[in-house]
Amino acid sequence: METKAKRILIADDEPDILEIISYNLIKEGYETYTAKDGNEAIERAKQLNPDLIILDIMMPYKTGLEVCEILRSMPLFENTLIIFLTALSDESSHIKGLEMGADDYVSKPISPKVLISRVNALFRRTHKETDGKTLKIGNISIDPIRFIVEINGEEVMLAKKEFELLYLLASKPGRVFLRNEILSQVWGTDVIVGDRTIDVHIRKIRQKLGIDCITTVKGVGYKFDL
Amino acid sequence: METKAKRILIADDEPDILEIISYNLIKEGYETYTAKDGNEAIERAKQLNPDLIILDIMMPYKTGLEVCEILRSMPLFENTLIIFLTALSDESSHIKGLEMGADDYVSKPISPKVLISRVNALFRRTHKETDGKTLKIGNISIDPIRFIVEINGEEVMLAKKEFELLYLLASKPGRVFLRNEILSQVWGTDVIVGDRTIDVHIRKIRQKLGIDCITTVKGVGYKFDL
DNA sequence: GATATTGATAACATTATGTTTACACAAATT
DNA sequence: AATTTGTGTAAACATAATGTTATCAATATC
Repeated sequence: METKAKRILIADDEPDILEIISYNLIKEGYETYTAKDGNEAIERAKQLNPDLIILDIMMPYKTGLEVCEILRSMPLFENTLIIFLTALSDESSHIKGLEMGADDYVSKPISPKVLISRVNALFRRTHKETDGKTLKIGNISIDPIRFIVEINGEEVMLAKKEFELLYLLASKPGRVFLRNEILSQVWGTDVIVGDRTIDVHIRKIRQKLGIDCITTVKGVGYKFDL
Repeated sequence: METKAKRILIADDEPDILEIISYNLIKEGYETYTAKDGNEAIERAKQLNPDLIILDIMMPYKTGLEVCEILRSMPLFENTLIIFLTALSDESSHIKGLEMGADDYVSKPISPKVLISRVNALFRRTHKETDGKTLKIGNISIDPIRFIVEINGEEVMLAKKEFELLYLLASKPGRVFLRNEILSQVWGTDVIVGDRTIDVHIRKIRQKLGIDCITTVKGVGYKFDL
């Protein structure tokens, strides 16, 4: 299911809270790091580039709001998820937090269960692939919503990687995709696979589709063409 | 739980308000869309056919009242819910708004809590009409009012979760639902369940229905298909 | 023709899903 | 209140599908 452990940075000045949160998140399979004040939070965020930052509002040196503002101004953290820990009553900083680009907030006193489910929900939300449109080239249609390729009305099911690969190539018909491009788009930048892997998938696609729509450009890459 | 997310269009010229309202409604499980003036509101309403439209009264190009009047004159929006955002003092436009066919109004400054409870209340009120359409696909009918699935006239009883899951998949036949989507739509965002739970329910549905109408798309999700 | 690159195939590894059982819990029944 | 029944979830394991690698043959390019 999981591709790789998400990294979570937790910033709070109370060691007990850090420990409880950290313990529970680790139990959920996350990787956690901690900071005990605003300055340390910024410093560690830069080092770690975490997927999610949990910020207490009331912290020494810099408040969570200030930390958030600073981080959000850096391109690196533009899309990093941020959750605030707020005192129950404090409605105003809650609104400020959202304006500042927080993704969620959790009221103190903290229930580990609630926090965890919020964290999971956030990751779920961002994972939601905003599927693309149905591609139609000639007599082929590639529909990422139904996950089906149709050739002259005949349905063909491809496996996930095969589909992703075909979808990429077909997204710009005629254009050659370098093997590197294919790797980073379909496999992601942090996955290492051997040279022959792409070929094998290409072969399976050709085989399943039955028609010749992928052209090899030797020494360069592949392109979709009819 | 939820059968499908309601679509809400929010029209206001203040980006901050759009964001806060949107954020809170999303957190409630709604799907939100925004418009920043009267003209855009009409345009997007036509595109989206939302379940509810939240209209600020004071907007550029067309006021909320004008937008409401225009929309209400179209058959498509005869029954669409409309909520006005009004300045607290402005009693007169409030009355006009109700005359014009608004379903509710909320005074500024807006408290997210209040707005959300009004929105929920409105949907509750209209719940039965909007929510429970009987789905009919081929020889299967899925009736959420009687909570019964019929296959060739033969009644099959499903448990609650099973029914909700089937109803979700069947609401968009052919479309693949990611496991994440299924989780948040059927279980809600605040619930943690194990990985195998969805499978187990799918299995029970398949077993009880006896026919093959749910297709697995490995690594992606499930879809309803005959 | 020599070299580099890709195609084909099968073996292998890895994942995702299917299946079953057990158990907690709530609702219904007695 | 006690019992039964049904539902939802977790855990453990089996299975099937997919993804990857290794190997060697085929092919283009120089």
